[in-house]
Amino acid sequence: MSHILKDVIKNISIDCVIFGFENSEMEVLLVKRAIKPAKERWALPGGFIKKDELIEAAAQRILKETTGLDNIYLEEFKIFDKVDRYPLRRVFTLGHYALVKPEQYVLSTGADTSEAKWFKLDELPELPFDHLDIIREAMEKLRARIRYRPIGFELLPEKFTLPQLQTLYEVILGKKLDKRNFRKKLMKMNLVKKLKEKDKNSTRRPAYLYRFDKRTYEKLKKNGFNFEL
Amino acid sequence: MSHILKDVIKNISIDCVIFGFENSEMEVLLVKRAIKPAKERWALPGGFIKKDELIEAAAQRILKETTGLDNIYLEEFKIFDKVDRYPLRRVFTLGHYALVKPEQYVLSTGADTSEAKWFKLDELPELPFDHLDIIREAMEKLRARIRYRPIGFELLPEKFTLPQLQTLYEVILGKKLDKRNFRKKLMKMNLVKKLKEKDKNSTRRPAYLYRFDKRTYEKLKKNGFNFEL
DNA sequence: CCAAAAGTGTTGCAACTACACCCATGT
DNA sequence: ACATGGGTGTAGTTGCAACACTTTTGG
Repeated sequence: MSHILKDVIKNISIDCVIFGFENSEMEVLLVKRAIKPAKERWALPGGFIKKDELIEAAAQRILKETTGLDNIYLEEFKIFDKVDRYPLRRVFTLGHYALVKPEQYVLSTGADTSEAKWFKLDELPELPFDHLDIIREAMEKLRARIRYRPIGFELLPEKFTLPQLQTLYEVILGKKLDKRNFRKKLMKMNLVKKLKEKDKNSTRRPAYLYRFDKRTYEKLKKNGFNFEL
Repeated sequence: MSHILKDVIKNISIDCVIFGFENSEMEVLLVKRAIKPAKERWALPGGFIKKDELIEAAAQRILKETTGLDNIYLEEFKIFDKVDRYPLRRVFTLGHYALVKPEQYVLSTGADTSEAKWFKLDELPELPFDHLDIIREAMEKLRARIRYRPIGFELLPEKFTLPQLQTLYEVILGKKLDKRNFRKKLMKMNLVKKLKEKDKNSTRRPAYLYRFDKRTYEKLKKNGFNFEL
């Protein structure tokens, strides 16, 4: 949020829910606000749209300015319209979400933020405004989306194991999946390629590493599939 | 759109795409604008949100004020953000759509409109702003939605024949469906109940009349189903 | 009796679910 | 050697797609 409110539209803001996945847990990226209102509190990265800016561009700019994350694909998922959600005046906010690999980005801050940090989903601090609602709804959307679009590319390291991928699905869907059926379905769509290497870090029997097949991934992302589980 | 711009938020508007289904064709409800810009031209029913009004309430109010349609369930489907879509200033618009039975409503007009009229989808007049885009995208959403939520209740008369219902699906999906498979699937979900009466109006062999099972309908609407065809 | 649309079943194939044991490794 | 999580196959069931003929009515 630029603290110069000239040249922005004051009644519409953007908020970003950035999901990461680390140590089998979902994380969300928050920033410590350096400006009023809710100064010094942890909140979602957000800000206002410039008068001649498209929403998509604004979202990217704001995310970069507040957290340092650059060129992330953000998906708009809902407009939040509670009359008193923002204390100073009526502000609608466009909820966006994205998926990233936390270890792949260096966080930084801008004029409006003093810190950016990953929080585990179940260890969130108290959030101002309706930011908790926004996170909850983003999670809902993610859950719905995972059924018909592939995700994982954005959340897992380049090389990953099938147990890792399955855990990701289980965390997002909030339920256990059958190992064999999960693999069968996955294999049928040629989404992943098995590598010769095995995972060194494991403490027990090492799992084979896999890599997403970029072609198939992009195709499925466009056309969708049916991944009921 | 109230022509008094006090007490409304000037940067966000609402536009409504109201679909009807008559004589095996999809129709859209348009209004003739009585105010600038685009005065005297046919356009989507639309207007601005009041400062202390929720989006949903505003959409209903605006639709009523401009067309007379009251208490219609409107679904928000997309925000349109092109920088120059509105000539006077930057205005985002929230696209909404709804399904109604044309014969069930009496159209009227308000301060901002001089006429309201149904147009066949393939006989639309030239539309101002990005209203044609909005209609196209609404149709897209409708097509996507029909796969996992029941529709028909809102578009067909209380008693209808299965050929009618199938035609509705074919028009929305833009393709022919297999009669037997369509019926089989429909029957499996207990969505419709067969009546003893037959359709009198037909010129050839009369079809049985059916009625939606309201309970099942509401349940399926909430929980969704899978109606790939 | 003819034209036109309504109505009705079956079969093969593909996909989904449920389920239990052996294997590779580190300690 | 054992504990831990990784890896693999089958059988029964269900859902889906493809497909053609008979029935009812109005003219």
